[in-house]
Amino acid sequence: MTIVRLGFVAMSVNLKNCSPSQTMTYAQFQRLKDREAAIEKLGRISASNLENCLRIIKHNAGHDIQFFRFSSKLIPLANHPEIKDFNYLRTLREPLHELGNWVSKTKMRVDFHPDHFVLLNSPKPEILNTSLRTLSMHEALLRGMNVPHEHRCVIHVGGAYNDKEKALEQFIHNWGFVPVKIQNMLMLENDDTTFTLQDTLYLCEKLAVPLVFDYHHHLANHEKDSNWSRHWDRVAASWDHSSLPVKMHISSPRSERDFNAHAEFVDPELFMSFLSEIKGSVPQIDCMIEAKQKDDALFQLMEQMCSFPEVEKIDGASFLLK
DNA sequence: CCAAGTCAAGTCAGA
DNA sequence: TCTGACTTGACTTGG
Repeated sequence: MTIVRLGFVAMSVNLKNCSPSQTMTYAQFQRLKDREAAIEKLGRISASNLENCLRIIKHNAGHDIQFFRFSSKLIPLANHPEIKDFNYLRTLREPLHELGNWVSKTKMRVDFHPDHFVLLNSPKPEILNTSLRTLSMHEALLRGMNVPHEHRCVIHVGGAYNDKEKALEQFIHNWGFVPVKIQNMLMLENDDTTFTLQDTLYLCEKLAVPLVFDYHHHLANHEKDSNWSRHWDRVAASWDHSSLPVKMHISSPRSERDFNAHAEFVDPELFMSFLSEIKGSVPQIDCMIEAKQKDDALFQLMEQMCSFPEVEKIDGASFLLK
């Protein structure tokens, strides 16, 4: 028996005027003559993003959805090197607290997935530093919400830099410069062009980091004759020391031609074929749906899953695999 | 009012 | 060595 929970990413297509990712570019910021007013505006946009994020959390709770990925754009320009005087943690103390209270009250599993510019394996110190700044911002937001930081932030391995083996070793080298708190916050995901499941497992086992298996990425990028299920026990084992259930990503190719892009919805057959292979191997698995139609893709999959005989609905977006 | 263009970041393929 | 595609949603600008 395995419990399966579904989650979705960042925003709801059902809630109107509810973007958690409103923004201000640095170019816009600079155009404002009054710096103090510009920083106040950053605060107002951030507060509105957090308020909208809270609306989404409540919407989730109302639909028994217990898994959600925060937008990484909650705080515009949060780690811009020229705007160090924007003390967003202090400015947003209250709304962060409230958001965190609701997360804890609704027992929502929340995490982050910073964009692909966070590159811990970069050979350039300045890019590593920028990446660490971005990760610190994510850690600070979790702290502001009183959400335990452990295993709340998933990233990719990074660039290949013309030599994949060397790039993997560079990751291990750079890991030594990553503060322990940030190390503990991270999970690693196999990607769709460079680092396969096996590459990522190598790092996860070496560095004791949980692996987030992306099934779609695996289909797009794997070794010859690679059968993911042969490695599944290792994936599950990477979560042995986590207080959180195993996490994975699911999405479907947009088309054969545009294989790596995410489709509007998730193909239930593809998803179920995955689930039947891992059934019983772990007590619980949380599946993050990465589809263009966000929560609507989740709602559709929820409906479709009920038609499979081995699936029993617990409530909302939680199921039992028999 | 809608469509097209811009913004941010780093990598990588191709010129 | 440089340029543009890649990706994403929000936002601005042009018609």
